[in-house]
Amino acid sequence: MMSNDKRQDILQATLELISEHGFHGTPMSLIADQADVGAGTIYRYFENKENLISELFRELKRDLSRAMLAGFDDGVVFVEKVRALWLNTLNYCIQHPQEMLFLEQYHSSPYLTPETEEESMQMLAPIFAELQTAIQTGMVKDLPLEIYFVLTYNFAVSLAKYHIAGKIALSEEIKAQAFSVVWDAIKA
Amino acid sequence: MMSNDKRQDILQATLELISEHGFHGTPMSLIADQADVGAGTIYRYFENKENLISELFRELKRDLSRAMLAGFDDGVVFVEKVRALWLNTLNYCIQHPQEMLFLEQYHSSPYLTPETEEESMQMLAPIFAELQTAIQTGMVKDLPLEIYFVLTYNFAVSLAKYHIAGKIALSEEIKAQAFSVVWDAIKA
Amino acid sequence: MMSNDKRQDILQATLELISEHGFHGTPMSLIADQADVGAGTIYRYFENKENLISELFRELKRDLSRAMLAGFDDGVVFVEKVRALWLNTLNYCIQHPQEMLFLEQYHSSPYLTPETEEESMQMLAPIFAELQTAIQTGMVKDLPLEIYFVLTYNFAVSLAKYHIAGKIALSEEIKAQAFSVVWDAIKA
Amino acid sequence: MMSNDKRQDILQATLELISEHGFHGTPMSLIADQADVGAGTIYRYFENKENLISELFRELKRDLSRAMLAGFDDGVVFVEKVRALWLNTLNYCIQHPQEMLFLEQYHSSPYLTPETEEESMQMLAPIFAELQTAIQTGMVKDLPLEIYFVLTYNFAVSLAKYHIAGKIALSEEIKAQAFSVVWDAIKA
DNA sequence: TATGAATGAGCGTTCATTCAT
DNA sequence: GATGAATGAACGCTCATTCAT
Repeated sequence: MMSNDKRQDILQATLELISEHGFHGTPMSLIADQADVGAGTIYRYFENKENLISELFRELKRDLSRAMLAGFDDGVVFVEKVRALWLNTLNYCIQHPQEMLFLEQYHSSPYLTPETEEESMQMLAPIFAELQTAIQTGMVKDLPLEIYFVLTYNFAVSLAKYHIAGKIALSEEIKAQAFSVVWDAIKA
Repeated sequence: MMSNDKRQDILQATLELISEHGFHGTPMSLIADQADVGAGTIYRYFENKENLISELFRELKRDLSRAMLAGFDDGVVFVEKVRALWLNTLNYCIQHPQEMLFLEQYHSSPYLTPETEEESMQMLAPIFAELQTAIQTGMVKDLPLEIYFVLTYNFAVSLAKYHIAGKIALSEEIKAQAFSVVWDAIKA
Repeated sequence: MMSNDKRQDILQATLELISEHGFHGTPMSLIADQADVGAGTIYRYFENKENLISELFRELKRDLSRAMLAGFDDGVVFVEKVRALWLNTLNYCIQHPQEMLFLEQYHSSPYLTPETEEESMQMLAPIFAELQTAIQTGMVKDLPLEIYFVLTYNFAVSLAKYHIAGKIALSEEIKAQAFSVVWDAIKA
Repeated sequence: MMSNDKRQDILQATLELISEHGFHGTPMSLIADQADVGAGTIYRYFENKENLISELFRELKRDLSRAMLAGFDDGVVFVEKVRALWLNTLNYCIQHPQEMLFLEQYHSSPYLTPETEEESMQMLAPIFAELQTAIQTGMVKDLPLEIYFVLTYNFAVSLAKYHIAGKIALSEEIKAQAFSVVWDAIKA
């Protein structure tokens, strides 16, 4: 049976190298070295470089989605759900800078296909469902869902980037302030 | 006399190809073809590929900054200034999709140096100055400037992306709605 | 296990081509063809073209030094040692014209660094030691060692060149005569 | 009428650059810069790069030959003629290091054709004629002329190289000693 | 199953040469 | 005559991928 250890080693090495040096600054041979694996071995687990990268994207997107949704279903009032969601996102990015940098790079690259994007959006379906309800009950403004997405996801990611780059220090207090900005933006 | 025609042709070709195929999907030879120029000619105008790309970035960033700031100084009330700024940004992105895609790609690539980023921020200095005043006079929340930047620039760019991808249709009405979201977010 | 076959094939091809066409008349692609090896394979064995060439220089210089010193330590009278040394040098050059042409080309090229030159001189240390003694015992003239070097090494190489070019025929008799010239030059 | 000034400027620039950086480290564009001449202008005076270089070789070889032969015909005893010849050669090389380095480089490169070599030998015909006489009158050994050439020309050049490289200091005394070596070598 | 030596297409770049001005 | 912008063939080199072991 094919162990998943090597597969994971390869994905991990890919993440580390690409988040630092970019897709094209990261040759397969270096990934193999870093994963402590033969160069040919990568091709037993992944079709080619593009496939390896898109697999990694999918895994990370799934991790991120899970982190975002943590505690989302524990029945609470809507604003608290949104707060949890938003802080989950922000904290995941802060705590996983390599993952975030990789995801961002992938997002603004020609690698991203509409299918892959669609797929990653599906994972957040529960959020959109809840949001629809909130719109209908008049709790939040009646806006296209994408606008909500940008206001929460992209805003959190961007803040995390500035934090990691050392340009702003995201204390818990500032995080709370930042969330109140988000809520002011979307509340009805 | 050295005409700037070829230089502009090369920059234009670079923009078109990279916005579609990415930095590394765009060989110099293809740029030369598209610009209708010999391969070696590029090197009379640009030191190397990296320099060509960063030169293009600078030019586009300058164009974008100008577009953003159009009408900014025509003394009006603060909210109108912000509205103009935000709509300028959004409209520039919608009307210049290639430019926007290129800029976004460059931003999340290892090409971007702190110096280049700093330089492009300098062009927006008038905005930040005005913003400081608005914070001090209590018109808007007291937040780190980066947060404002993300809420306006990144938000506009992201909306434009969705628009271009055909996922939302940014009518003037939706644009206005979207701006009211921005304003709700930042107003005191 | 990494066989040395390909490495040797590459060095041999390099020798053949460069001795005939010079460093710059010999593209890496041609070396690869001649060695029956892929173009990229060369770079598994040598860092780059310069390194390949200097590696070849070192190997040939070592071969030459060994050939020169053959029988040098078989205790004989000094004049016989010098004769053996000189004829060894001459015969090596005659029998290895490609090697000699390559070495000569390298010597008068900007490739040669002081370090490499020093290193190749070290291999001939036994000769210089013996020579010092001969000077001190008054067997030969008291001259800078470089003069001895030129009178023997360079003289032999130059004769070999004329021989190979077909301008003089170095019979054993002529060789003997030529050596007597050398000896007359240096003897006290 | 085509002035010779530019032609000389080009040759001079070529000499300076090639003696330092070698044939292939010296692009035509650099020669043009150094000569303060347009790149295309070179081609009004020389067919191509190879032709430029071989023209330079010819000119320098002629200069050297003249220098070598200075005072050769002022009837003196044979040994004095040889001494003058040899010291002329040595001094020319010491005083014209760039010229010497260029000539040496050319000599051991694939540029040198048998015709060019033959031609440069012709300039030294007076020496060979005199030498023939000296051999017949028993003043010097009966050796192939090439051997004489190597013993004088190559020996002088090599000494000059060591001198220029700072490895030996050729005082007038050492020069005299060195010549006595030469004479011992060839005298009958 | 795992390897890594070997491959060669394709890259960025240089530079001898041309030719419109 | 003189120029230098333009050219494109040819270079050195990289790296995703294959395949014999």
